[in-house]
Amino acid sequence: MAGSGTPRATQAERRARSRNALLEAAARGLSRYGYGNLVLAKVAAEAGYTRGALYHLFAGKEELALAVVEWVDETWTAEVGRPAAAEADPVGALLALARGHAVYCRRDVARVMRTLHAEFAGQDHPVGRAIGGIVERLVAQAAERIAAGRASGALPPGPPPRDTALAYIGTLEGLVSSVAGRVPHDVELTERAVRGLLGLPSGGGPEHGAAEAEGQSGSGSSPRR
Amino acid sequence: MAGSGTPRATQAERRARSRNALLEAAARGLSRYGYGNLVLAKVAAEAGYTRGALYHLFAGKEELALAVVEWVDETWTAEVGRPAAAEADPVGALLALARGHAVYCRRDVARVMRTLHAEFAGQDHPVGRAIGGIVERLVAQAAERIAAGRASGALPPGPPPRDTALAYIGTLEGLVSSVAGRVPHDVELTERAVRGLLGLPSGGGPEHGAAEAEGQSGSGSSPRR
DNA sequence: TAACCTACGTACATGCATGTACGTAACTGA
DNA sequence: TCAGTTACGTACATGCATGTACGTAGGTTA
Repeated sequence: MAGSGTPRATQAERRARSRNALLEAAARGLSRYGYGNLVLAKVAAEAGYTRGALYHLFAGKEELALAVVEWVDETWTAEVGRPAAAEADPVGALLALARGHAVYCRRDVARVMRTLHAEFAGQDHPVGRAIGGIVERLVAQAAERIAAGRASGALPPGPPPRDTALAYIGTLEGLVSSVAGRVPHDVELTERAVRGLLGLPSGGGPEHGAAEAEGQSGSGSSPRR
Repeated sequence: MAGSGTPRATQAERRARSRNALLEAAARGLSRYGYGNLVLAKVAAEAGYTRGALYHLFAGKEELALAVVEWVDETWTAEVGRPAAAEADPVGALLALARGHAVYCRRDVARVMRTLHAEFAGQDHPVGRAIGGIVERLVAQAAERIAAGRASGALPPGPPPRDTALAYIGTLEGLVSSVAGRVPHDVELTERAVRGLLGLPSGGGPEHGAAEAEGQSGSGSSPRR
C-alpha cells in the first residue's frame, strides 16, 4: 500500500495484480452483459490492459469465465456459506444464508451467478456446467436442511424438500437481484420471503404461536430417516 | 389447422401462419439462449423456414425480439394480469397474480421475460427498454396494491411499497424459473413466498380457502435414507 | 391467360470478436 | 552486465452472424 507508484514489483506481484484486476473486470462484465455479450477487449481495457495481457493470463474466454465463477464461489462460500453453516440448527442456517446472500449481493459483482445461471440454463456448456454444479450443491444442501428442520418439528410440513429447496434458491436469485442495494430493506424482504416459503411465522413481529395443528395422518410426505 | 396438406392458402393466411411459427420459435430460442446468443438461422430452421422468410416478415433481429416481447406481454396480460385484476381487493389480486404467474410459467416460452430482463438489466438497448417498461409497469401496479392493502389494514406494515413490490416481482421471476413445471408445488411455493413477503400468515388462515388439493408428489425424489 | 404482387430461398458483402503469432519492455539470476 | 525468462502490446487470420440483393415459386386480380 505504501509504495507510491509501485516502482518496483516482482514478477509474481505483477502477475497477481494483473490477474486480479482482469478477474474483477471480467466479473463486472459478466454480471452486466453475460457470457455471450462479453467482449474481452472491453474487459481488458476496463482493467487497464489489452487483450494481450488477458490471453497471457488466461487460455481464453471460457477459462476466464470459469476462473471468475470459481472466484465468486470462493468469496461467496467464505462470506455467506461458511457463516451460515456455523449456525447450530438447520433452520437458522437457512435464514442466515438468506440474509447473508442479500448482503453479499449488494456488490454488483455478485449478480454474475444469477446472470450466468440464467444464460446457461438447460445448455451444454462448460461454464454452464460449473454454475449448475454450484447451484445443485446449494439446492441439495438446502433440501437437507429443510428435511432436517421438518423432521425436528422446527418447520411445518410442505412440498417435497427438493422442490422447496429449488424455490428457496430461485427466490434468493431473483429477489436479491431486484432489490440489491436497497439497503436496509433487502435483508428484511429476503428473510420475509424465505420464512414464508418455509412456513415460518414472520420474524420481526410478535411471536405468532404457529397455530398449525396438523395431524400427521397419511397426508403429506413425511421425511423418514 | 389440420387442412390436409393445406393445398390452398390465401396470402394473409400464409403470412400469419409463418409469422406465428417464427414468433414461437423465436420465443423458445430467446428464453433458452437469450438475445445475444440467439441465431436467426436456427430460429428460422426450427420454424421450418430460412432466414429469408424471417427477414421478409421482420425488419431484423431487434424487431423480431420486440415482437416476441409484445406477444408474450399480451398473452401474459390476458392469462395472468387480467384475471388477477378482476380480484376485488388488492391483496387478493397480488396473490392471484402470483399463482397465475406460476401456472403461466409452466410453458418454457414464459421464461423469455426473465431471461431478457436479466440480460438487459442496466443496459441501453431497445429490447431492454421494452422489457424494462413492462416490468416497471408491473412493479408500479404491485406497489399500489401493496400500499392500498396496508392502508386498509389487510396487510401489516413493512418496507416501502416500492421496495416490497420490487421484491415481489423479483421473487416471481426467480422462484418460478426454478420450480417451473414442478406441478403442483410450483403454485403453492410461489404463494408461500409471496405471503411471507407481504406479511400474511400462511395459507391455512380463516379466509381464502387455498383449496390446493394435495397432489401426489410423484416426482421421484431421491430416496435418501 | 396475362400481369402483378407476395412469400420465401439463395448468394454475397460486411462487421465484429475470438484466437494466434510475434515484437518489445520489464524483471531475474549469474 | 548479459543472457534468459516473464509480462504485455500489436498486428494478422479466421469464423460466424447479421443484413442485403436478387431470383423463383405461388397466389391474386383483370
